[in-house]
Amino acid sequence: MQTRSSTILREYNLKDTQSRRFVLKALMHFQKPASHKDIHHWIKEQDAATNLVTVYRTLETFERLGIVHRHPSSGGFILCSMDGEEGHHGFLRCEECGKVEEFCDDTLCHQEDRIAKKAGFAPKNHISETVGLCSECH
Amino acid sequence: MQTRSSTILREYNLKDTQSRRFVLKALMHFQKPASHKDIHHWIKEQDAATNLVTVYRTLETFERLGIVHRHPSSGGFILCSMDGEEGHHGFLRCEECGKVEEFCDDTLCHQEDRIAKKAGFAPKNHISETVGLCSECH
DNA sequence: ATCGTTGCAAAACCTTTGCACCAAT
DNA sequence: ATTGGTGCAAAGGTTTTGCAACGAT
Repeated sequence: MQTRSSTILREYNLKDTQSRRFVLKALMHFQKPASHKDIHHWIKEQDAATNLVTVYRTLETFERLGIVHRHPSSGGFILCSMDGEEGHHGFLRCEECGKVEEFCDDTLCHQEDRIAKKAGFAPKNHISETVGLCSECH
Repeated sequence: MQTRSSTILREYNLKDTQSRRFVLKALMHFQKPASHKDIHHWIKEQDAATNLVTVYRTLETFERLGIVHRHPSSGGFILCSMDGEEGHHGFLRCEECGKVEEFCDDTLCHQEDRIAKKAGFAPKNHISETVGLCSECH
């Protein structure tokens, strides 16, 4: 059987191991920034065993390959939904329920480039976060 | 004598102690996100002595009162320049020399609000960071 | 004199590293 | 069979806590 996790691992030429599949499953499950501990704990709950150290190393690998992003303000990890895309990576976070959505917007990207250049910067990439209340919380 | 640091401390009804004045001076000196360690180290260099633990507690107090902000992606502290202001807080960071500039831009703010609303969010405030190379580093 | 602030030492916590073993290809 | 991944134990760092002494008001 070919799980979604396995597919992702193949795409990135990573060995398809149980630990890595579980880390990916955990990230799919949370759908919002999750810490090493969150992920490790969730895997335990699935009656699987993966060492915390392995979680660290796995996330390090995933981050380097761009499979996951670190959410700047919380430090947690999320599955990168818009893979491969350069440019602007934006997050919407609900301060009530903690939900985080990722978005991409070209206009925003260009505007930020414009601002950067005005200040003499050669921009490489952008991250932004908007905090507010999601549709379910207001 | 009334230093700028003392004035800030009075404003917030905090006791005007040497440690707190030094933490504020350090933040004014760095003008970019500084860690607990950075600040502690700088104070030592001024031939003053303030325990690292005190730096932790001082910054905790300052953050709670909104005197300082944590810079999302680095975790460092900066003196909050636009205090009280809602809206967009933007940072430009040079990945070569680490310099960080703060900026404000209405267009960007509105654009982000628009995106948030489209996703059903009621936006409250924004933080963004653009990483690149500053004028001196390219 | 009072109450909040600080330093010290230690505890608690988080993250990284080295090495031997194991698993995926 | 080979190469890379994992677990374990330990080291290294960072942050928090308790308590006694000190300092600002």
